[in-house]
Amino acid sequence: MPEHEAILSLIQQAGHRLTPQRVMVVDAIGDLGDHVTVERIHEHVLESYPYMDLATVYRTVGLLKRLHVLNEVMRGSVSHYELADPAHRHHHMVCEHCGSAIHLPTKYLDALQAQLMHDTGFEPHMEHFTISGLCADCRKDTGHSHNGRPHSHSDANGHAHASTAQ
Amino acid sequence: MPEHEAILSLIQQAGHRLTPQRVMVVDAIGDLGDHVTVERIHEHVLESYPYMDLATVYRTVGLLKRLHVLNEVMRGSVSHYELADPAHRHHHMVCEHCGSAIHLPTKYLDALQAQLMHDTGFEPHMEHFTISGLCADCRKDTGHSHNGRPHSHSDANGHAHASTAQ
DNA sequence: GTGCATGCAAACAGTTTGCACAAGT
DNA sequence: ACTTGTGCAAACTGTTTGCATGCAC
Repeated sequence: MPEHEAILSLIQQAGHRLTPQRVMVVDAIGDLGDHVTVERIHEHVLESYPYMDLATVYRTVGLLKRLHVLNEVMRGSVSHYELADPAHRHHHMVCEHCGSAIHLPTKYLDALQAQLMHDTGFEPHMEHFTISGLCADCRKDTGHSHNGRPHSHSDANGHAHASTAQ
Repeated sequence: MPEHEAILSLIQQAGHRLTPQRVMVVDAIGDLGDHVTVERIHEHVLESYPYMDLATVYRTVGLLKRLHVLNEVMRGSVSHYELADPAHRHHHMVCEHCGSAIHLPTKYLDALQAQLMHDTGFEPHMEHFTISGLCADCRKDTGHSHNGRPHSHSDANGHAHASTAQ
């Protein structure tokens, strides 16, 4: 799905320049899939273009964020990014042990969001948020204690999408 | 409520030493109330004991976290801490504009927590999490857009995270 | 040609760590 | 006394910024 094209022209339409670096960052995000860090994008681009600067990746990611092309998902102290594709909205659960990220269908939080807004007047921005805890596997390993050592099933760079369809 | 005493003896019972610095940190957290940062604790203690070191505060806060006396509440890239008083469990909503934190009764998330655990096997640790968004006041000001400038009602020292990088 | 974007290096904030000395037990 | 905790400074990580050159428009 070449929504890359759409992103690239969006950059221009917003009055920004279409530089090779920006194209490479957009490509890298497409290649790497969800939950990318700036560092991973940088490494990936370096393979084909050894002069890519980290600061440029930060600036480009910042631009894409402002254009609402990327969502920033804070995981601990590191920002992760993903395409803000409105067709595949979801939330995240991240295992504190193995670090795997599980996608959560929006249905789980839609009601809460509406209720909060109604009861408190606070408008929650659920895109940016992550539930941390223990995934089923790590919970088994550790006997629901807070100790033990991390697994790495689908971690590393794989994804552990929740089976529940949206 | 001098649960200070309880905390102090807990430190000892856990085999750690009861130093003046540790007492001062515990006191400071009691004085300052919820959502304290390490920096604020440090400043506060400095007023009465000018030799207090930031690193010592970090180490003490780390200890208290390990003893489950404190909860760490990540707000953006800065850790905030609060007493892990089981009698007053709650969640947080933080306004992206004015930085004010709103406490949310656990009832809003209890059902969700149980449902998630049942459906996905994932055990959510809700203590650590924060819903970000716009508070009612800032929403009025900004006409539910994502722009406009921060208020500062309840914000202690006005951290408004402008993050405007070109 | 004009001005935004890049590369590089340095600055930055928050947090952690190595080490010698001080102090709680 | 023995060992943990402290103070100080330096390292570290993730991120941002100032500045001169370079390139998209």
